[in-house]
Amino acid sequence: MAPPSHPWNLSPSEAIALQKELAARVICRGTPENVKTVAGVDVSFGGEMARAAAVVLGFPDLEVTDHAVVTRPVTFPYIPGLFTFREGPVAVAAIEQLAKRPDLIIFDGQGLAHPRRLGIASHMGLLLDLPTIGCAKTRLCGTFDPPGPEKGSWSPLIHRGEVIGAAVRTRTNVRPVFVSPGHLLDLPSAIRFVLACCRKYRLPETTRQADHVAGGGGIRDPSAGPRTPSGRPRP
DNA sequence: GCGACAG
DNA sequence: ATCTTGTCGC
Repeated sequence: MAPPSHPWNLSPSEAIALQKELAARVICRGTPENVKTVAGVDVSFGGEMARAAAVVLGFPDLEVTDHAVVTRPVTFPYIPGLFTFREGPVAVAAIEQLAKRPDLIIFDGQGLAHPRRLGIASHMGLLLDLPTIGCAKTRLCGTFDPPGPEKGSWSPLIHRGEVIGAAVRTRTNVRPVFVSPGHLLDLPSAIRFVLACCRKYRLPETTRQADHVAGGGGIRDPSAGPRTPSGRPRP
């Protein structure tokens, strides 16, 4: 079936109805074969503008090979459960600017681990018809037992009796991240790819590189010059 | 009704 | 997300 296409200028209630329809088309099974490139996507805000960055890394070497940045006006408020309608439009634009479509994309947010099973990773996977993974810094819904303290250990994230994702320890003795399949792969695969993208930090390199390019810490005026911790010029 | 609530 | 300095710990 053809990848779905739809307008973004919806009201919150219309957006919720759309999520329920699209969720039925998400496929959380299988494992992507021959993955040679993995992309990371992240969006930062400044005033009324949203800036998305898509960065492509080689897999499994994780060397950056391409990136694209797109800035647009914000058109939707932040509402837990609906933030795809805030970050999705500009995120898609950035991904479409890449020279080549990546083999897999990791988003900074949930995938299946969403109240209606359609976090940004699942939604984007459907629209782009690409394998996607949701890797969030915090939980949106579901309950879980703390995973073991060592890097690599994880515990299932459960919601309404279903396993929707996992709390994964990407670094020893560091808060876990929340991984869930977005589209076209299962949970075990999602966990393996996220761990394979982690080096010496809690977040996968894909997300870190995208955050870096998007302007982690907010969109600021370049002509404002560098700022020091004290806000005072460096001696 | 009350608390929770991706970024 | 963004605003924002110093600080406790491995």
